[in-house]
Amino acid sequence: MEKSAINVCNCIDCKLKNLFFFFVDNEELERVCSIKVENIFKQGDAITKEGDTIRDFIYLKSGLVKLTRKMSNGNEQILSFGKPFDFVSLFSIFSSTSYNYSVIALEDTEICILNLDFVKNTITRNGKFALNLIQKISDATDRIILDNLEIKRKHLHGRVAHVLIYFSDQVYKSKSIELPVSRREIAEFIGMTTENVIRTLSEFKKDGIIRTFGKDIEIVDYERLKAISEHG
Amino acid sequence: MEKSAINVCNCIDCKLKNLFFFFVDNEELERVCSIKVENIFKQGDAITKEGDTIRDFIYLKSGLVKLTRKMSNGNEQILSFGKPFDFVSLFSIFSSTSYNYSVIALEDTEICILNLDFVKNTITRNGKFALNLIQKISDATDRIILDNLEIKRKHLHGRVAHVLIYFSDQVYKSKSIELPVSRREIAEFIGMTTENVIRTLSEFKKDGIIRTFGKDIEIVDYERLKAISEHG
DNA sequence: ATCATCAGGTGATATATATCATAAGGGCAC
DNA sequence: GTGCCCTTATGATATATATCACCTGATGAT
Repeated sequence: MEKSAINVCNCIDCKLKNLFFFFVDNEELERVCSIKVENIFKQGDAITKEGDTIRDFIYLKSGLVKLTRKMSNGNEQILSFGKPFDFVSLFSIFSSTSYNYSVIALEDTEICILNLDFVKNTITRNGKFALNLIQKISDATDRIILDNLEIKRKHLHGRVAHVLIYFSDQVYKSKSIELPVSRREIAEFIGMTTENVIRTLSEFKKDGIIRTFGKDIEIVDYERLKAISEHG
Repeated sequence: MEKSAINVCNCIDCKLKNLFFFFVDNEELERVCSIKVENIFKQGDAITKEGDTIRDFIYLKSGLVKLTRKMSNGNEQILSFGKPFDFVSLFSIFSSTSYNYSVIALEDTEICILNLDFVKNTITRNGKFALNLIQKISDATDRIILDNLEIKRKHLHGRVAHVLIYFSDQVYKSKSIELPVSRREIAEFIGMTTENVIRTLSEFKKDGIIRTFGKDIEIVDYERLKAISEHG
């Protein structure tokens, strides 16, 4: 359970302090602490919605989210997944007035919210904070762009393998994972149809590369899956 | 011809001054001016190479570039095209030590180079400059990400139409354009084969949507091309 | 309990795209 | 000039992927 006592700044112990507020002195941190709002979203909840006015700077403390965008035909596209220490309030917030995408919790997700104007103000007052923030934004967007390029160059099988390896390596750091997404969501991310994602997983299973029990997936032959992801 | 007299700061008249150095006072601008290096690259020249150590902050004054990345099989992928007022030194420079991509001039291209450490230093000293820079980076990366998503959801014909409309609307602002890229480069950008790009252009021509003479392309039926880009 | 809805799953078939072959023309080295 | 490489171009065919149809089982509403 989180400590929620009034007048005690829990930011000091926050793991994310070092990420974003490394260059902020104690006085400033107190201000951050009094202004910040923490919030918990249940699986499936929308943290931000496409089209909403951007007022906040948001980052993940725990959980997992997807960034989605609605296409003109009503279908959804998933831009990327986000885990703690990734940014959530990414690109748009400093250049747009409304969100270009929605952020949806895939697991119960704990976030910390700061007023965007306050963050902008902090940037103008604290150059070290600004530089650090630029580096974090830069890193996060860079990974999204490169990841999408990787996916673009791969075929169906490679794309599905890529996603499995992402969740195994980057998110859960385990060969046995409980997929936080449906087959359909994988399809929305890699730009293929749900049926083909299902079929591919079935083939991986038949070939002894993975074991599946619904959303529970165990990667049996990691090297082979990796090879398929690289190109196969 | 550019004025190149010594001891005269030509940054004051630079159109890009308002973009990046709006919040920089005259004294600071003199420093920028004495440090900056201007350079012209001929069509086909590499401005930065994938793998090179990042030392500079670069932006376009005129011309056009492509951002490319080499795949493991030796083929190239094009991330995006860049024109003046777009950033060139994008994401990686603040978070990586070496470039994840190459920047190649597609036309004769004039750039302005600032030492990256100097820019970082300016960020820490000048918060307004920092905030403005964040907004510009944010805007540029946002457009790359959203553009790649757009392409991902489209089929071959829509993708080719998308590229034609991009060059017509965004770059040359004319229905008659001289394509700055080969059919192969279009293919590398949209993730399809060269043959299919050629075939698609031939079909557009046969259907009276465009007229082509090699790289010279005239968009005859803009509305139809737009519709194909949206989805057809 | 019944019905609707949705995720997972599989097969048959249609369609989109890649691959391979071939060719004409331009540019460039020698 | 000749030969070579590259771009544009087109056709035939192979392959990858989408679409459609259908099924199961779980869940949730009434």
